[in-house]
Amino acid sequence: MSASLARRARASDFLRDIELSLPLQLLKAREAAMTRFRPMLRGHHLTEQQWRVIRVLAASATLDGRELARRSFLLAPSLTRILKYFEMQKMIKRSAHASDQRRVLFALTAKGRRLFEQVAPHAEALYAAIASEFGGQKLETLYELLAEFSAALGGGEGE
Amino acid sequence: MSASLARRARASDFLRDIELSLPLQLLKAREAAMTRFRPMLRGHHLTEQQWRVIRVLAASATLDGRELARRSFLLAPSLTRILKYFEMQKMIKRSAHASDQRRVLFALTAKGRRLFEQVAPHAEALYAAIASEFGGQKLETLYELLAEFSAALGGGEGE
DNA sequence: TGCAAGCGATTAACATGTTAACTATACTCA
DNA sequence: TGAGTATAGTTAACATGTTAATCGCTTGCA
Repeated sequence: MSASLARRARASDFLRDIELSLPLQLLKAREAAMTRFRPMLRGHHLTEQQWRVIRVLAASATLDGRELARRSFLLAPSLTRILKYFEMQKMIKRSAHASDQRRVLFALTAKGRRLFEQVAPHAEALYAAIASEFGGQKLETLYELLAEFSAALGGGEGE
Repeated sequence: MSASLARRARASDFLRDIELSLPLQLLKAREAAMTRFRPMLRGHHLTEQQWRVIRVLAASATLDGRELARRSFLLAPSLTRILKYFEMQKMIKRSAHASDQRRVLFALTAKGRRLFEQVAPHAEALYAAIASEFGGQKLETLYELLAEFSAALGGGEGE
């Protein structure tokens, strides 16, 4: 009997963990936000990851693959596929690195920059709406906690 | 000249957005945590999502697909694939719903329960380590903010 | 009763996540 | 200088994410 009770108590603890598990809460919060962005991006035939690549390149002119992966927070294989697709769409062009033949440099084409300028205002508006609904102050606190958390666990190695 | 300056200023604003964008920060924090769990789970030949299914079933005995999807936060197609795999592995068994022929009920087999009991202590230890490193108080605050955020944006519909 | 609408589960198709292996280039130090 | 090591990028293989379509069952309602 007491063994059975102990097992039930343990199962209850695990249930609590499920509801509270941090990775799951982070996933839910992220999903709550992305639900707003995906329809807009889809209207421009973009996935969330593709949009991250466009944004990063729009802000930095020319980047090699390594920096592009770090700033867009994409793994190398995903980035390779996305860049291949965008090259086919003539949104991005690649060029050789002057001193290191291993590296490849990427930049937006004029067409790619136009895409960015079309989509950016919509993205900004959605961000503003979220900040307004959740509260700017709380959003700041959330940002800080998330940054601390990532730093404490050694999540974002670079920079 | 002034047009060029304006363009540079705008690019700088967008750069700030990239660094601060909430979905990206949530992704980074989640990745920081999952980096600790993945190697352990991989040692048991489990993915993160598969482990979520096992945990949910271990806590609830029998569930239909809809509830299982809601509690494990998986989309129906992913859940279908995972359940198919676990059935093949004899970790999960399915049965018919009494009054609704559309629904399918799922439960852990004895083998599946043994798997849960093998993995759970390791998962608990990793959670405890994270709480210890980041600080229990801050972790509580982070939980609350994330829950508020998901609620404010209407992320978690059910319950 | 019977049919239209809704729901649970699955399947399809394509994009990304994840790990491992591989190629080519660059570096290092004996 | 040259073998060993490290790095940038790609490819491969499998699992999941995402949307849309489908199929069978259920429910509401005329």
